[in-house]
Parts: sequence; structure tokens; C-alpha cells
Amino acid sequence: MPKVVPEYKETAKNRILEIAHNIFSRKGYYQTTMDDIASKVGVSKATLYIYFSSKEELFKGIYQNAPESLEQIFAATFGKGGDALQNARDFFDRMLKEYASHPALGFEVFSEATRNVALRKTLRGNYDRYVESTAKLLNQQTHGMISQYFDPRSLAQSLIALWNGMETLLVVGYPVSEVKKAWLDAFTSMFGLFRHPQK
Amino acid sequence: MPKVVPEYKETAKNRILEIAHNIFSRKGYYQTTMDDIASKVGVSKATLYIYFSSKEELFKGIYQNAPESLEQIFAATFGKGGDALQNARDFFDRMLKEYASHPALGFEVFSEATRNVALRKTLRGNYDRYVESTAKLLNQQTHGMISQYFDPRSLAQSLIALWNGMETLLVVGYPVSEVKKAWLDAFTSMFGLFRHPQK
Amino acid sequence: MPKVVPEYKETAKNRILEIAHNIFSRKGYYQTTMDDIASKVGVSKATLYIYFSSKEELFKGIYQNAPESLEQIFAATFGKGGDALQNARDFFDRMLKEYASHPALGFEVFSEATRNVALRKTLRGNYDRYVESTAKLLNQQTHGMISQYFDPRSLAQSLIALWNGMETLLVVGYPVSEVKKAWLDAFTSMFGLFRHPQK
Amino acid sequence: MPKVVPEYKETAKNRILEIAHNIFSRKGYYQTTMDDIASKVGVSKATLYIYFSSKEELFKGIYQNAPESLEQIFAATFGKGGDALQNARDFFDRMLKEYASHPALGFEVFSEATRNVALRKTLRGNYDRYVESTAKLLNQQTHGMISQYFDPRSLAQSLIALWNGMETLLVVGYPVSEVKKAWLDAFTSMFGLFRHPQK
DNA sequence: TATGAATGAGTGTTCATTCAT
DNA sequence: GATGAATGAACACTCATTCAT
Repeated sequence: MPKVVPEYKETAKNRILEIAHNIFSRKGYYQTTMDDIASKVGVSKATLYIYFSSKEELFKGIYQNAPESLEQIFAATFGKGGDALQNARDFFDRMLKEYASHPALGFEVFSEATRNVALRKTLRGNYDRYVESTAKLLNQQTHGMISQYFDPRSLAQSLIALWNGMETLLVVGYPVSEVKKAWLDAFTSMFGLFRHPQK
Repeated sequence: MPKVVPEYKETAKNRILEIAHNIFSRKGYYQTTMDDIASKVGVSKATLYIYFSSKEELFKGIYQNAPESLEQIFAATFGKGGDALQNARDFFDRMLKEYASHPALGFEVFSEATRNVALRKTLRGNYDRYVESTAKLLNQQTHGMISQYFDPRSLAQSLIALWNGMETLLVVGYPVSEVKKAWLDAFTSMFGLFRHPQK
Repeated sequence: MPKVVPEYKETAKNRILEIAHNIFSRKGYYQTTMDDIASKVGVSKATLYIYFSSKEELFKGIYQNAPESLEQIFAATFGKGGDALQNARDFFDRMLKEYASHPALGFEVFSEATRNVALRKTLRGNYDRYVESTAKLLNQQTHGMISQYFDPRSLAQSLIALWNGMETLLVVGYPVSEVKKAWLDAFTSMFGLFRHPQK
Repeated sequence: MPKVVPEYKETAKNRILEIAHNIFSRKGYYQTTMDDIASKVGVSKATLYIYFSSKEELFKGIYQNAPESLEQIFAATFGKGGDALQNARDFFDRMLKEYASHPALGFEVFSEATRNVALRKTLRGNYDRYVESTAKLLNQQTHGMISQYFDPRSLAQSLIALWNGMETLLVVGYPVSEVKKAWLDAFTSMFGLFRHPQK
């Protein structure tokens, strides 16, 4: 459960998903061929079509199978209460690991979502869950800490957006340390912790 | 409007760039064919190759030609001083318009940057400029407003990341009003304005 | 006929090779399209690429597959000893048949070899074999007939060159009978048989 | 007149021919583009079409303009009488230089002649001249040396063929010294000079 | 005479997808 | 369930040739 990286069960279908996830992440959707996947999985191309009716369906299988990570990581870090700043640090570290293993995939998915309603709806569903659970934790975590004026749901959205934005900084090539600082500074200021500067 | 010369004659190259920008934005890089572009521009495919040596080069031409927007919009909104919150609203509105006209392009570019060093470097150059100019304005705008503990450069990065993240919320389908609120709430809290709730 | 196995099942690859050989020979490398070959073979263009990774590779397959002819014909004619002049006649007749079925291919290959090191090396390998086996036969055939002053290897090269040169006379349009006479006269004189004029 | 390399007069047309000759020789007909030629000549592609109605016409211009070399070299070497073997040496050296400057062109032309009647006729015309003048010189040079049984015209053809064949040995990569020996050995034996071995 | 600009007609190559075995 | 073999439909890119200026 604490496992972040989607750990598909070892059925043929899941083996394919896992490997495809890797390749799609590395090469991007359009530059990944069914051949790439098949040969890496060690089966024939035709076999892929036994499990997935098309390349797109296979791709869908991936982001529908593994969208728990943000939620799980958020829960695993902020969920345990305690020092908010430290939790934010942990969150960053774990999300970074997640991101690093599939840097391109997220962008690819968003880009595709721009044109694909079905995908957009799926993502929206995921995000609704993210927002809800984040808001809930925010409530607990920051209880009493956040001004009454603010909306936890709204802040949850901001926080998720902020992380997504951090990924763009990483792609562009800013050093992790710098991006982490930006994340923590933003987090600190957003939650009015700035009176307690990090060492 | 910035164009002073009235005999503003679009060169063929710029016409292509503009139209290609639109199509790439709408359909994505890999689903846009040179034929698509050519026929929209109203020339033959071969003509495209007179001006750009490859599809990739044409694509490059686009994101190298118009990366000023964030900078310009930031300057145009926050640059004029005054009410920070109102500026943040203006910024959002203008960036939204920019985003809406090419929603997918940004993600496509980031995705590609994941695998393409040259592109990454170009983007990094742009971002360095963004960060610098944003930090400068932040200094002026928020003079005295931000705690001594915080780093304007770091906050500038966060702010840019935050906007990028907002775009993901938009793609996913959250209503503009909701995203705008998230942006403003985040902005407000980040800059310690929360004592002055927006009406 | 050399094929012993009756269930001589042409593999797809060999079928392609054979047909491609014909077309390349007739139209030349650059004027032969993959479509030409595919449609003559009766498969789709894509199928060609299952067996050969590129047009060039397919072309290579041809001249690497059938370079035995000169060697074989030489062996089959001069190899049997007996009347040298008659053997020379037989050699000519059989080489002519070979040449006539693919007149352009040889020149095409030589032209290409001018610029292509790999091809040059392959050809050189073939020629080394030709020279060696020709020299060997020359030794047997002309034993005692050729002056001690001459080098069989060198004469072998000359003989091969002479045949190659005869092909140029044929291309240019000299009648076969005339070219054959030139070949025989040269052969006769080279091997000191001129005291025994052909009837 | 002793000049071998075709020295076109410096008219625009001839400048083009000269440069085109070089490029065609180096890259082959099909891999030479009109752009290649135009840019090397320093004019626009369209200008080429003022002087030559097509690429093929331009190519024709080349081999119609400079076919004297074999004839001239033969005349310049064997024409002066004297030691036949030494003349054969000189001939080789000068033809080699000629060949070396345009190794591929000859093969290209022969290959093309296979399919192109007009070209074939032109070449035939050239070869008729070659044969005739060579036969004439052979008569003088070898007067009394060659058995009555042989036909100078036929031997002339053989000699020309032999040289053409030598070019194939060169393409294939045999060292010049080796090819030269083969040439001289063949020559020597063909003309019954073998009683006077070269040192 | 010279050319910048344009293009029609290819051309090799790729790839998701199918299907008989 | 698995696959080897096949392919239709594209697609980026090229190039000889034209023509208005």
C-alpha cells in the first residue's frame, strides 16, 4: 500500500501494462510503437491485440491503472499529521521519484486530453478525487493554521497545480534542489508558516 | 499594435509560422501533417520546405518565435504596480486568453523537451528570463509585503510553476471561475494578503 | 538443376530477390521503385521491408547472391581441359547468355562501387575468388603453352577484364558475332595460339 | 591538342558542362541534382534550363563533348611509333589519369545506354571512331609483328575492351601497379612480344 | 539573360492492425 | 491463447521543371 510505483499483478495483461508504461514514459505516445512494446514484453505484436483492442486502449490502461500515486503519496506524507513543513519535504521527495521514472508521460497525457473528451473525463475524475482527499487532509493538517477566509478545496487545487507546475521546472532543467526550495517556499508562504523560516 | 511600420507585410515565413502554430496547437505535433499545414497556408508541401528544412525545424520556429507572452503579460499586469490582487486577476485573464488559443502546445513542448536536449536548453533560456523578470517585478510589487525570509527568485519560480499548474486544471476541465479562484487564493496566501479577503 | 531437393520451395526472400534482380537489371537501380518490385512480386510494399530493411539492402542481396556465375562458367568451360579455343567459344556463349539477361546490372554495380566502400569490398572479395580460380585453371589449361615469362594470376586478371570489356562492346551495339570474334582473336593471340588459325 | 582533360571554352554553357562533368562523375547521374550543379556553377537552377532543356540533355552534353580522350591518348602514345611496350605503358598512365578524374561516369553511361537507344547510338559512333583509329595505328605500330592471321579491326576492339575491363579492376580496388602489370602482360602476349620480357 | 519562388508527382519507409494457422 | 506474415494508409521529404518578373 505504501508502494507508490504501480505494482501490477503478474497477469499477462498487467505485465504488458507495466512495460508499456515504461516505454511510453520514455519515448512518448507517438514515438512508441507496438513493436517496441511487444518485443520488450517478449511477445508478438498480435498478442498485444488479444489484451488491448488498440494502441490507444493500451495507453488508457496505463493512466487508468496508476493514478493513485498522487493521492497515496499525499496521504502517506501529509496524512500522518505532525510538522507540515517536513511533510511537504517528504511529499516532494516521493513525488520526485515518481516523476523521475516517467517524466514525459504526464505532459503527453495532458496534451492528449486537450483533444480527447473521454480522456479528459477520466482525468477529471482522478483530479476530483485528488482534490477531495487533499482538501480533507489540508483541513486536518492545517487546522487552525489557515485563515478562515480560505477555501480548503481551492487551496487543494492550488497545491496540486503547484506540484504539476514544479514538474515543468524540472523538465526545463532546473536543479532539483532549486525546485525543491521553490516548492517549500511556496508551501511555506501559502500556509502562513513564514514566521518559522526553515533553517 | 507593437508594429509601427504600417506597410506591415507578413513574410511568407511568418505566415506559415502563424498558421502552423494554430494547427500544431489544435492537433498536436505528431498528428499534424505537413500537408495539413501546406493546404491551410495555401501552398504546396514543397513550398514549406523552402522556408523550413524539416517539420521539426518548423515546430522549433514556433516556440522560439513567441515565448515573450508570459514575460510581456507579467510586465503588463504586475509591472504597473498598484493593487497586487487586481494585477493577479488581470494576469490570469490575459494568460487564459493566451492559453485558450493554444491549449495543447505547451504540454507537447514539455513532453518533447523530456527527450530533446536542444529544446530543453532553449526552454531553459526562456525560463531563466521569465524567472529573472518576474523576480524583479515581485521585488517592486511586493516591496515590504513579503517577509524577509523569502527569496524573490524562488517565489518567482513558484509563481510561474503555479500558473503552469493552473493550465493542467483547465485541461482537466475545471471551470475557469474555479481555476481563477484557486489561482487568486494561492496568490493571496502566498503574498500574505490573506488578511484582506477578496470580496 | 543444382537443386537436389525436389520440394524446392522458394522462400519468399528468394522469390523477391529473383524478381528484383530482373527489374533492377532492366531499369537500373534508381529507376526501379520498391513499388515496381512489390507489384511484380505480388505483395505489398510493406512486405518487402519484412525481408529487406531497405532498397539498398535488397540490392545488395542480389549481387551477393549470384556472383558465382563467372566462376562457375569458367570452371564449366575451361575446367574440362581439351581444346582451349573451343572452350573460349563456349565460355563466350554462356557468359553472353548471362550478360544478356541482366545487361545493365554490372555497370550499375561498378558505378555504385565507385562511391560505396562496402560494396567495393564485397566486389573485391568476389574478384579475388575469380582471379584465383581462373589462374588455377589457366595453369592447367595452358600448361606448357604459355611462355615462362608470364604470370598466370596477371593473365587471369586480364582475361576477366577482357570479358568485362567485351560487355561494353555489346552495350554499344556491336553485333554479337563481331564481339565474339574480337574475344576469340584476343584470346588466341594472348595464348600464343596464333600459329593455329581458327578455320 | 595534347591536352586530355576536356578543356571547354569559357562560355557559360561550357562552364556548366565542365562543372557538371565533375559532379556527375563524382556522384553519379541520379544522385546529382540540378541544385548541386547550379550552386557549384554559381547560378540559379533556372539558369541551367536556359542552356539545357533538361537534366538529361545536360548529361548528354558531357559525353558528347569529351569523347576524344581515348582517341587522342591512343594517338599520342601509339601514334609516335617506336617501342610498342613503352607506348603501352604511356597509354596506361595517361588513361589512368583520365579515369581517375571520373571513375564512375563511364559505368553510368554504359548502364544508361542499356536502356537508351539514342545514347547507345552516340556511343556507337564514338566507338566506331575509336576502333577505326586504333586499327589504323595498330597497323603501323605492329607492322610485320602480328601474324597475318589476325584482323587489326578485331584486335583494336579487343584492345579497347581490354582497357575498359581494366577500369573494372581498378574500381574493385586492385592496386594500380597490379592492374598495370595485367595490362602490360596482356598487351605483350597479344602482340607476340613475349619473347622480350619486360625487365 | 537571369532568377526567386513555387510545385506536381513521386519515393522510400513506417506502423497499427488483421488473420489464418 | 499465441503468432508469423502480410498490408493499407500514411507521411516526411525530394527534385526536375516552370514562370512571372
